[in-house]
Amino acid sequence: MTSLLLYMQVAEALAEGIEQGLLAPGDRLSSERALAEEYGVNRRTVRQALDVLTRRGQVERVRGSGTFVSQPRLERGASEFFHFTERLRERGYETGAKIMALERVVSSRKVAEDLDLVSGAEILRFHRLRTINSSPIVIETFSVAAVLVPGIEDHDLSIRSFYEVLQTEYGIEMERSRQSLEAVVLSELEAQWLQTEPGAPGMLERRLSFDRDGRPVESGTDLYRGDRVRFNTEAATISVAPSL
Amino acid sequence: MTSLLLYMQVAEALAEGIEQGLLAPGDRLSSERALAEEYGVNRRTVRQALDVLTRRGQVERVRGSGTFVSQPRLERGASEFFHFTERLRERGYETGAKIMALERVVSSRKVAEDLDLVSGAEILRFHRLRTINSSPIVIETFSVAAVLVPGIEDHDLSIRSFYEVLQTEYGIEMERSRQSLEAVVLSELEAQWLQTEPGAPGMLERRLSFDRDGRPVESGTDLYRGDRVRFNTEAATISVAPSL
DNA sequence: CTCTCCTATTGGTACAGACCAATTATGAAT
DNA sequence: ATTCATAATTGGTCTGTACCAATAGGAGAG
Repeated sequence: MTSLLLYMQVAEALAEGIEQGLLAPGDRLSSERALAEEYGVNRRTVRQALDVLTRRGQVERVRGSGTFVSQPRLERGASEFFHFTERLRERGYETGAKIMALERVVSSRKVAEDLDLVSGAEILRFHRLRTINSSPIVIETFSVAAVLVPGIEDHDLSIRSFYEVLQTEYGIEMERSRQSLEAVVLSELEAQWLQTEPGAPGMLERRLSFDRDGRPVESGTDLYRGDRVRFNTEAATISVAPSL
Repeated sequence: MTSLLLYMQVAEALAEGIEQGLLAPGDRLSSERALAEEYGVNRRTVRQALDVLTRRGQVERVRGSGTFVSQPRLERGASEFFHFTERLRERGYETGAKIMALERVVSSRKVAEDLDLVSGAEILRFHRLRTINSSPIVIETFSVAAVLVPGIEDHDLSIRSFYEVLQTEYGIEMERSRQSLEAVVLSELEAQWLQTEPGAPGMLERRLSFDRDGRPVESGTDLYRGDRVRFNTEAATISVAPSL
């Protein structure tokens, strides 16, 4: 059904071109000014149409360069938590990681609660940016009590898994993780790190991870570009009961 | 860190007012025109700020009425698939459902493949809108081969669970479901049904459900207002291996 | 007290211009 | 062929106006 709204008509016309393969991933669209002329509408109207496509993850805009058709989404099992980047590497993607920040802070009440720490305990919090084929895809944050990991700064967490370091260097074997997943919009700084725009969609996964003894050891988040990743899960039912 | 962008400054100022409790869920913000005057900026700039807050799920705009602080998000286990609305009812929410459409169509290649049907098989596809406290929250779509469910139109699926009907009326006991989860933006029609705006964030869950014999029986989607629902999951690890 | 109609207010669409910031292309000099 | 500076092109921000569509409020009539 054709929209009555001009900007949606433009958006759908462009989307159709992409979906029909007239434009392939990586191709550049005509400029905003050219599209405005081509469709006989205002540049603002074109920008609004492109806003929609951008949020759908169908196109990406680069200031000074242009608007490009997006690469297909990556897929991640919702519980495929510890080995996501390995799986991608196995599939031929080039993965990278960069430690953006390392903070040593006094734990907030929330984190102390989560990690079963005394109030005021010292926390190490890492921020790591992961890339796929040189494109930033996820900002990882992980926090751990400093007393558990003396000297961890000396290990290169841009090339080693945090959990592997916990295991081999500190004898801490992670076993379970509890997560939540929600759609969010990226802040300005997050958007900058992920090379997208403020307000772009993100998928925020919060997690609390436990070792073999059931002790909470790590609290953290993964913030994905929402237009780049799709999550999968498989659930088993126990019984079917009336729901309404 | 304060943004340099005017519209982000306005957005953050408003967000702070909400987060500090100066405005409670359900409260109405000043009008766009009043905010423009108050902050000394253009109305367009205020609208851009409110765009950000709307996509974050912090506010909701109603044409002709105003802009309101949103209610807190509902939470749903990622695998809490069959009993979500029951859980909400148990927690005191008033839930509702409305059949928006029932289509009898020839199956597409994709659906035929998914459901293990011969090409051209007849499919029944239901569209149901679920509400929480009278607010639309999710658009459910479920498809099933017509031959499996003769006369199903006579059952009121706005008050009965689809799976319960399958079980009690047709002896089909659902047991497993495979799902994917992704951030999307709502189309115009979807936004209309969910009483939000085109381009608003959505969480799209696609699923394929199997009966006890492992036969695919139902294919469908749940499209949530992305600003209203957070998903939870808990995953168990098997081993920790180097990831990079 | 209720209903209807009209006006005002609200958010939404579309247009238009000016300017900024980032990137790319081009031409000249070496 | 390379490098550097400048101009052009690109998307992004901010302003402003006009009008549309939906809702709310108020006044008057019954």
